[in-house]
Amino acid sequence: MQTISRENYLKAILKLEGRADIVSNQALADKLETKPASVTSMLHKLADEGWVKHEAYKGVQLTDEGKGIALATLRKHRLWEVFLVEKLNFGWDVVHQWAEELEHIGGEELTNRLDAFLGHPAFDPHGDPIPNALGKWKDGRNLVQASQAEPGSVILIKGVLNSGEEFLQHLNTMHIQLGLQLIVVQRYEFDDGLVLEWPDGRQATISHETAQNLLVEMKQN
Amino acid sequence: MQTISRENYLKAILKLEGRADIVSNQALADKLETKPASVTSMLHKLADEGWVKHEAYKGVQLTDEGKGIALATLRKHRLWEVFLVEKLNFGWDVVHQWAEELEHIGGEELTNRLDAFLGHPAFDPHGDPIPNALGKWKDGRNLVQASQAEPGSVILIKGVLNSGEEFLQHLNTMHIQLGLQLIVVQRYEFDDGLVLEWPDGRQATISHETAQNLLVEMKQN
DNA sequence: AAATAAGTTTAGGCACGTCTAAAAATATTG
DNA sequence: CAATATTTTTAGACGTGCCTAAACTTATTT
Repeated sequence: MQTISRENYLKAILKLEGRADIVSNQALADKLETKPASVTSMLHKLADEGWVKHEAYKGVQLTDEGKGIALATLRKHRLWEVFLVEKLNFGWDVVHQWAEELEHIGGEELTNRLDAFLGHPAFDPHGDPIPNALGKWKDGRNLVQASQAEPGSVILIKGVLNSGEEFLQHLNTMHIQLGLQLIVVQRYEFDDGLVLEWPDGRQATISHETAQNLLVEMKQN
Repeated sequence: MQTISRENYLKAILKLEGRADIVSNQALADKLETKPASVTSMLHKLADEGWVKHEAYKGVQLTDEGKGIALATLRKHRLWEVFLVEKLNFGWDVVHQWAEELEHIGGEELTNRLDAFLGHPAFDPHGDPIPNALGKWKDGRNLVQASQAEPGSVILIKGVLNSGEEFLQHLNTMHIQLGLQLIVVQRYEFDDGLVLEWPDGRQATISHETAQNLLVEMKQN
């Protein structure tokens, strides 16, 4: 039975599989803002459905079928985010929660029509790639964290590692948005803060933590 | 607590209040495809929230607050139907179920943006009026059931009284759609079937039941 | 008005997804 | 390697919304 909660678990497992080898119960509980006991309980159900492989005390893994559901959900989430930003003119900082609800609606047919309506976008408003109808995407970009950029280099903002409202609003405050090209002027040794220069010549400093959450393309300089 | 189920109950009560003086438990159970016992249980909860007035064995009535929630839900439902038909090019016969899910998402802000994006439509794809942000609508149309049209009159299709998939698909088969203008050629006394003439001169007969579910504007002839 | 029919409510259960507290297993540390 | 800490699991409970069966109220017949 494909419920909202189960889709959310599968999506969370998918994302966590990307980072760590094994997906721990704790990590899932954190990501889903629930308790480890609830996670265990749900993992049993997901395993019964054949969507995950779960060995007690050993961690979880998506099956092919589970991964398919997770990718379909992720696809819907990101397409709806594009809709909310491109068509309803919402800011990239506020669309996540609504997409979190919209992603559970309808099936392939609705999703494919939405995709076509939006012009088959490859990336969502946060720079995350959108899986196609088969769950695949090709990300030809070679992105690194802005924190790795050396003084003198030119960086092109392409994505974020944190789509939380607070972080995105901080970027708004700093006048940082996708597509923006910046020059790395200096790095402070003390705290790894980065001094950046905007196209208009203005300069400002971003913290190491902010820089770590910014995905950029390096332009040779 | 405003849950999906509760919004559905309020919406159902709103619709039933339009037709009958008192809204019976049974009618609600039928409309919501549930059992009378479940209805009783839910009505207690809705009464606790202050959204309905409910006297045991006497029927239900929406409070102002309950009506507001019901109208907001109806508004969202109809706006999403417009979106699905106008923007995603779905047929009017398939959009109801998706709108049933979409109507529970987001709040006023999202709804108002959607409304603006769609150009503040006054009617949904089935000809039903869409409440504005204040829950009001003005329907200057004076619609009657097609079954009341006399031979010789000209009718303009403006709405349906049944938005079910089967009925709408039957209309598709008969090439009947909103905005179409037809001439009532004849009424069969035996079963009240109506012979209609299409703009291209073709004629066909619709049953009394079909005619009863068609809302039309009478063009003087 | 009494008997029957129809509609409504209560009582008791169930599935889902969550929780807390306690037990069990695995990791880490001295 | 034994003791402690951490993580995971089980056990038992709760709220939501649904169900069936039985009791109760109101409406309709005769």
